[in-house]
Amino acid sequence: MASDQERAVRIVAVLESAYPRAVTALSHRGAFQLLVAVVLSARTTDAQVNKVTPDLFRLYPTAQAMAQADPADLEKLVRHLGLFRVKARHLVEMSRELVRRYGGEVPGERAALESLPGVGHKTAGVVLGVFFGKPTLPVDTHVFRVIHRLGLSRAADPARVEEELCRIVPPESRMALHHRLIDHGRTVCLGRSPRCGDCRLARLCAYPAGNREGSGG
DNA sequence: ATCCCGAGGG
DNA sequence: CCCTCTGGAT
Repeated sequence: MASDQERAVRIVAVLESAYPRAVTALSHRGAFQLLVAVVLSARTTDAQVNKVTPDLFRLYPTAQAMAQADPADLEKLVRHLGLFRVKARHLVEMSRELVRRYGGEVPGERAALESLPGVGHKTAGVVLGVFFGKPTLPVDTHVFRVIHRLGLSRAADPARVEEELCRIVPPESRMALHHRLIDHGRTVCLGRSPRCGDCRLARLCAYPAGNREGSGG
């Protein structure tokens, strides 16, 4: 029988071909701009974020610049993203902290990142993984749901799921997998009515009707 | 209508 | 632990 590791390898491979450009969407910038982009991405899509970042980074390319911004001006730029008021405030406060405590540089340690206004576990994890090469596998609702359906973890605590996944998935695959699981969760492995018929992971999944044991599980 | 690629606050 | 903040996508 296939081990969890072997199953994970198969799943990663299928996801790679299904979502070829998963990680690169946010990775082509410096640490500060990446951090800002990830903060902005809450409750939205990369496409929406990518619409505003050119203007945003032209006006505020660095922490120093953004630290002096009027939050009201930032709000106008991120108007079309959800939570825009909160984000604008967080971005300015975050930048001020960056300047005040880290010389305007983005720290590469989890505790320091998470101490920043607006930066929590998920944001810190992505920055750590994409920019600093300390790959984690942040578990949000999508990742949680997909992983559970795939049967790669049964843990109820997301932190526990993350722990188990990191044991199974090699560091160099984690961030890509993170992003691809999210893409997959949003487009195919939907929460309410998953489109198992369109799912390329159906063969490897414990969830779809075709693979279900029915009784005697 | 529903849900959400989160984090802060009570 | 539960609520709130938000618009956009589905």
